[in-house]
Amino acid sequence: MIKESREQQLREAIELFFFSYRAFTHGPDEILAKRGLGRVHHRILYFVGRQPGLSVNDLLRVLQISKQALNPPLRQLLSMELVRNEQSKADRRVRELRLTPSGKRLEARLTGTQILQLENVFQDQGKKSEKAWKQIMQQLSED
Amino acid sequence: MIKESREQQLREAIELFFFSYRAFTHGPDEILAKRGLGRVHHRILYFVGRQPGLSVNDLLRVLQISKQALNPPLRQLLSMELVRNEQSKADRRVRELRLTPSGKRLEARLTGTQILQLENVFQDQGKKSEKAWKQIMQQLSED
DNA sequence: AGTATGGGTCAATATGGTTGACTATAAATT
DNA sequence: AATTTATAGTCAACCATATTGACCCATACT
Repeated sequence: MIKESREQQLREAIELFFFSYRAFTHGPDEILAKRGLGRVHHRILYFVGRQPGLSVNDLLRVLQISKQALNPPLRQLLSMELVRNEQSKADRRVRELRLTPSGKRLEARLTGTQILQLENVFQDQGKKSEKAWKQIMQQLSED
Repeated sequence: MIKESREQQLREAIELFFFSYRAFTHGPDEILAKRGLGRVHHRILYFVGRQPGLSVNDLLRVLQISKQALNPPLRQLLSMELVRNEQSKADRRVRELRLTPSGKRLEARLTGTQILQLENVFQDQGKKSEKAWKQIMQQLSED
């Protein structure tokens, strides 16, 4: 059992998680909305940028959505020439995804708002707090 | 400008935020899915439980969705008798929302998974880390 | 040759959100 | 007392995002 007073502290944390995540996604969401894109587009751009040459299957595993759900936004990014799609030499079934120069620019803009937010907070709260935050988030991710 | 190496550290943080939030909402989502409910239902139950007597307008402000989007899930919770809806004595236009006993039980189950996750992490990482995490999340929320 | 894998697409369906328009009721203002 | 504003609720049209199931094609593996 968890004590009443302790529960209140944990409920505070739940709310902070909710509100901070919303604030964290707000910047990119606004930029995306102007171009008729959504959060999935950002995620694609983000992970393709992070790991150039990523396969479609890899991307599906990271995003944990069905390939039918991935297909439309991915096709859109391909036709907008923000993402490139090349046959892998090693295994010609596999498509290696990469950002184009303009894809890189958009990704940088989108992720830039989040990088700024984090840089500000970590600067204010200090290196030790940053470490503590990351360790907590790391452990939560593993659940 | 942000240095290349610093940017990598911040991108790590972005990913941790993404993955941990997904892990954090996974528990309640599973329980909800079994009853044909969604994340909004949890949010309603959560905030009504947190602030009994909350008005519909208050709820809209917290959730930041349109009243048309709130209406269906709220009606569902009312008809399932998980939430009660009483005219306020002070201002009879206002409906005061409260959880019923079974609403409280469901809310406790849903939020319980998150409380456990947080309690485990905070226990492992210590009180100082918990404070640091909360301060960072607080500052992020204010953006 | 036969099976498994990676990728793509279609259809049907569900959910969750939007905006706009409108109603009913109650409170506040003039 | 009449008008305006505020709270709540509902209908309709629309759109985005997701699901599952059924297929297909090309390539690789056994």
